[in-house]
Amino acid sequence: MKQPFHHGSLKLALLDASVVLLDMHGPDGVTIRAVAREAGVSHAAPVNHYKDRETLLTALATVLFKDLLACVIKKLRSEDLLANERISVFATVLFEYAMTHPNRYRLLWHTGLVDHSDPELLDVMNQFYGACCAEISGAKMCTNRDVETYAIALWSMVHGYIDLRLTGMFEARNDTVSGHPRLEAMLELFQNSGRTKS
Amino acid sequence: MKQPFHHGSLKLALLDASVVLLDMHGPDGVTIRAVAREAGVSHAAPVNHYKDRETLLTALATVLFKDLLACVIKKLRSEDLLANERISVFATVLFEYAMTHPNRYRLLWHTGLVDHSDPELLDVMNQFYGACCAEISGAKMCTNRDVETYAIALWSMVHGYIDLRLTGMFEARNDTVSGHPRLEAMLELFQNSGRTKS
DNA sequence: ACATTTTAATTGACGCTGTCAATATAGACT
DNA sequence: AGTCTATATTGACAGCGTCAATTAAAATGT
Repeated sequence: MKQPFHHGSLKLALLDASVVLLDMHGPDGVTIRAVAREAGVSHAAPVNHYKDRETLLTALATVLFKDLLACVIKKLRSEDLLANERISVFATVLFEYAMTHPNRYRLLWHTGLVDHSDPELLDVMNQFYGACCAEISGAKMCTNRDVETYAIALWSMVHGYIDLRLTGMFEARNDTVSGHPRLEAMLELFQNSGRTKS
Repeated sequence: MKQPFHHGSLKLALLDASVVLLDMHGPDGVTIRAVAREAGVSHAAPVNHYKDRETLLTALATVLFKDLLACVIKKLRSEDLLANERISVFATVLFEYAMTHPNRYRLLWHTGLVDHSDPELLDVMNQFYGACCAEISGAKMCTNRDVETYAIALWSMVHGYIDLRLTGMFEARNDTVSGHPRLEAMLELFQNSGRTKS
């Protein structure tokens, strides 16, 4: 038994097709029927693997979130960094991912299309939050009982900036190939907030 | 001439109907046909006033954004506040608006449904940004050339936190009827970032 | 090996949507 | 009155999500 059925492993092929459509046409372009066409199967074939559109897009978001988290972890491991640099890397990887794949980032937070109460997705998001807390904690910029506040503030700031940028505010004139001056200035501001505890 | 036509002023009635549907069923529930039904007209009547769905929802978002801005301005005028308190009020009004009317807040930033390059909407958003900058500037927490960075950081943090909350992260256990401890802690953190310039 | 059961894919249908074209009607203007 | 414009209605079309009925392939049991 090499191929379980006609197509082989349609479940994975549907996710691949979804990413292609997502990048090309945005979240709204990832319809069940379009995904089926892209994968070369009939319009109702996907229902065997994902019971409705929300389920498909939630699975897709879960995969993308895992990729992004892996991306962050890999980058943090590959370089020898100071604690405050690690926070910058965390933010920068997120930001560059969003600018490189705007539609993928949009899907991750699309409440109308993705079910954010899905256990598997929730698990990845909590791992992400955990990683964020670990970096804040490692930077020793606040007391232990403030770690969550600082972590939420950092994530909120980065996510909020990305979201505002993706809607067209604060146009790209801020950015260059070698860096993101605005983001870096904001990160410096964030770091400063931890230096006044006396 | 009291009523220009059958219905009177359908253009406004459509916006009213849209808000009702938005609050009840979210952005996806605001379809042209549902709005027409809610307003008691035929399914193609709206096309005379809004040429397509995106145009209708962009007009709706513009109205809601104006309301929110008016809300902020009114609150800032009605009370006698210190500069740093004004920043908190700015953030808190935004936050409470989003928690009271989550679907309205979601629509404001829904890139798939709203055209954020629309001149009228862009104008309101720029006024909003201007108001944010004015408060940062008034608080004298940074040099003039850093005002934009601080304003963007503040708006990003508040917007990001709202957005994360609306997707279900950081559940409401943080909030009480009298306050929003987490938000307040984050605002204090933000204020601290301005106190290290020596 | 053959028959049976389970899994996976197809086809066709339904009601919903956005949008357009054709039509009808109310009001304003001359 | 008659004409013109703005506004609303009706009907059609394709695309969508979803379901039911059907067919086909693969796994299983004997």
